[in-house]
Amino acid sequence: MSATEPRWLDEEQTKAWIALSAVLVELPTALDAQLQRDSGISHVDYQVLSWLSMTPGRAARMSQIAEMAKVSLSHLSRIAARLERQGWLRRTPDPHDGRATLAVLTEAGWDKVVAAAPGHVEEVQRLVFDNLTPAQVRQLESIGHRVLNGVRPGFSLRLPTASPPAD
Amino acid sequence: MSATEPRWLDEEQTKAWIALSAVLVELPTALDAQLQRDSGISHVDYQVLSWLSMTPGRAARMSQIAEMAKVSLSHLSRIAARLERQGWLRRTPDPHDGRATLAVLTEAGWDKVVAAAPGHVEEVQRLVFDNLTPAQVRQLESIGHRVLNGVRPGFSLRLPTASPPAD
DNA sequence: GGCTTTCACTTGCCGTGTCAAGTAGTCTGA
DNA sequence: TCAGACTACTTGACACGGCAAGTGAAAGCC
Repeated sequence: MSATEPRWLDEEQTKAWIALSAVLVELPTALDAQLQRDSGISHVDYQVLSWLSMTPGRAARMSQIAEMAKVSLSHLSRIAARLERQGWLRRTPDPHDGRATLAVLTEAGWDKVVAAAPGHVEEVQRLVFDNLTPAQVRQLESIGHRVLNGVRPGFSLRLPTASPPAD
Repeated sequence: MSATEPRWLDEEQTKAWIALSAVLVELPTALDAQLQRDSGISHVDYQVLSWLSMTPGRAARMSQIAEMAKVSLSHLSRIAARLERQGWLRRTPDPHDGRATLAVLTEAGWDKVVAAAPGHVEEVQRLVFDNLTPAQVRQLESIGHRVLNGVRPGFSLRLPTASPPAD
């Protein structure tokens, strides 16, 4: 917003930025592609199913799911409609609050996550961690947190998308 | 693909993965939001204009632009139609090859990039580099390259989106 | 020179996501 | 106790991007 000369990136920053930009494009694409190919499911859909599978009772309110998956409530409503159509999820009004609706993972939904999870984690390992040293993994975490702090000063991290379905 | 126990993430990996996942979601969103807010333009659109502004003659073939911006040709066709509607770009058949069409940045398009660039770089600095030490910038570059190598073994990096428009 | 193939886009159709408006249930204060 | 505000979604209209089919120009082939 200042009227002075913009702070252009220096050479080191430029190289890092090019690499980061490419990762920002390629990694989500690749992850999406694996899930689509091996399980016929999008990454967002997987995330919702996966998170629900790790939740006590395998159920949660729509707004709670939307927050953890970082999607708008209206978006989640469409996602839930899709998952419901596939038989992986059921929506019922919350008995404790008539305004809220609970999304419940069905047995078929549970099976879907259990089937999809190993392939997904394997892909994460292959694309990311197999190429990094243990030191770099720690560096990545630190860098990630610092960037997040820049993006969202009061940030809260959501659950991983590549954890084993807990029972 | 193996029938054995999947390689679940260990604790360090999990922490790094959570941070990385969050960056993958939040950073593009934030960058898009800044451009939309301050210049009323999407990130892809900006990327195309920006890259064109750094190109000799401020013109290029559609397929060339599509490759650098990592978008499909059909997608670029829509983007170009949008930019043309705004008067920032003009499409003309390539005199050397009747099949190809050249996208040329107009004067208004050039002005648009020049106006948008400083704010965009400033946002990149603020969100990313202001939070990193010089050592972390170098680590980020190295990590980025290694991950890219996992995602796309024969990877080629495109130009930065946050460089000064060259004349 | 004609015929087929390939290339460089463009376009129609469709699924996904966004924004704004709508609906229904719950709370709050006078 | 009931009008108004608020909460928790849902839905309609629309923009965007993907895929496959279409179009027109160049290249190869004989």
